[in-house]
Amino acid sequence: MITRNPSLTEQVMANIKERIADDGFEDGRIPPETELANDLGVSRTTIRDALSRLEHEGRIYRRQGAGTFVNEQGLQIRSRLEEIWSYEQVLEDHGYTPSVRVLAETTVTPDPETVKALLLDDDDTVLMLEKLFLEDEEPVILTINLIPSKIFTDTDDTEAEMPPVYEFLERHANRTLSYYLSEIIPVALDKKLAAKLGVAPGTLAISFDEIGFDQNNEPVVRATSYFRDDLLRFRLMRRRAGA
Amino acid sequence: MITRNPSLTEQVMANIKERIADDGFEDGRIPPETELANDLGVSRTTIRDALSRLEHEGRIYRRQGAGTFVNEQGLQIRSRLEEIWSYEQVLEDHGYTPSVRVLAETTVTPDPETVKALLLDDDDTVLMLEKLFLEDEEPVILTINLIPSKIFTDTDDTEAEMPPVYEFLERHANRTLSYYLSEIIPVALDKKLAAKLGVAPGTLAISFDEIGFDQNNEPVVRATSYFRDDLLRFRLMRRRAGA
DNA sequence: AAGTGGTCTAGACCACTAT
DNA sequence: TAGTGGTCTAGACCACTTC
Repeated sequence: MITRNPSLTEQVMANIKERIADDGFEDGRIPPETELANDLGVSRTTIRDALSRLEHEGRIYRRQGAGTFVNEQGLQIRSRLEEIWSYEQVLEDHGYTPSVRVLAETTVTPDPETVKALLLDDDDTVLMLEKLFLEDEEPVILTINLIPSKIFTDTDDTEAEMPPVYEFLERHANRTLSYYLSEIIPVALDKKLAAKLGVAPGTLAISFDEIGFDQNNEPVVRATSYFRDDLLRFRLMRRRAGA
Repeated sequence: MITRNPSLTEQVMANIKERIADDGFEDGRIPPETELANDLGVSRTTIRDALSRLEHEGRIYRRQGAGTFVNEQGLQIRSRLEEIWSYEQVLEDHGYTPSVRVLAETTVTPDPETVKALLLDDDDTVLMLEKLFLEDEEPVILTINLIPSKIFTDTDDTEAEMPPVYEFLERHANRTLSYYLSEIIPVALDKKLAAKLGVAPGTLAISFDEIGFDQNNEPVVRATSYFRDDLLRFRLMRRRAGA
């Protein structure tokens, strides 16, 4: 039941992205907003919507009075940390062709911290989903997801392919993942984790501890993830707040 | 030469933020957009602008057809990683009253990586600015800034107080810092760094390696920063791209 | 002075939620 | 079915850059 004819704004974004990729703008200069509006047959407001979002994505920059330009610097970023939505996608952005291996899929009793984070009752259980993302048999990312058992709408959850968590939640719990609150933690991998990620114990890594919220702002998943620092570096764009 | 009468959108944002802080919305429900527009005497477009930005900041969330609500979860975040602009502010957000100590302020020959990052010529030098941010004599953040000597417009750069880098650049180089491209790296602090941060050698920390760009999208500063993981944790909000 | 992006308005219509 | 947020339009005026 996907209802999704792309909005005009999204079509404009796609159009401009293409022209950027094809190097279709002379000197990296993007035409004036009024010209784009005329050419594409939409209002200037719609054009500005699209440009604002492209600017926020780091693909262009604008200077009042001067013009709008392609941001060559921003194009360097492959995965913008704050816009990651699936690790498969992250690996693809890095030029990999990822595979996923499910290491565990069992129902367990949650630890106190998870109980608190997911607003569980004392006798609630959670589904633990441990997944390893690999590139050509080389482990890159390890994630452990904890999802309250009680939110599942079907009991038959055996799937041949394991989809990304947000898709899993839509299919089996009828929840739409809206955003994650994430904490970034530096760790030295212990024996077990190091073995799973195929590195020496004590290797440094970035770890995420995060909680995912659904469309009603209710916590639906707690995730812990570990990343091979030698294979995957996160980048982000820091801006002035409110800009 | 600050020209800054707050826009209507910003005034609306401030107004709603206040009412959120004062718990002035019953059941966390924010009035309909048309009502806000009437009450505040601005167009609905302006209201929507303000609400969009508040939503992006994680302070509210919206559900089509249902309404707009205060996001209690988002209020928990003290410093949103992607919106950090000065470390003084970060520490203040954490309830600290920070002080800054300048450890070094000298002109040096840059390493090859910095030359490349800042698009320097072979004989260019950079100003190295090493600063320590403390809370009550306890070191929390160490930053090393490298700024091309050639961009300074004045030679007299002795100041009693050391301002944040973006202010320093505005004053002495007439450049407006627009954004940083940052890379997040896990590190074990070596002897020297550990000593400066007042922890044991080998202590784990998050490190940023970043390049700051000005209003013309030219690189103007390279910064390396280290954070006491036991005193300061970075959080961020991850969303679906384009949302 | 001309041209660009930045802000704001007033209004139309659509998609979705609640009841 | 009424009410909410989501998208889009056409146009006005302002702030800034460029020449």
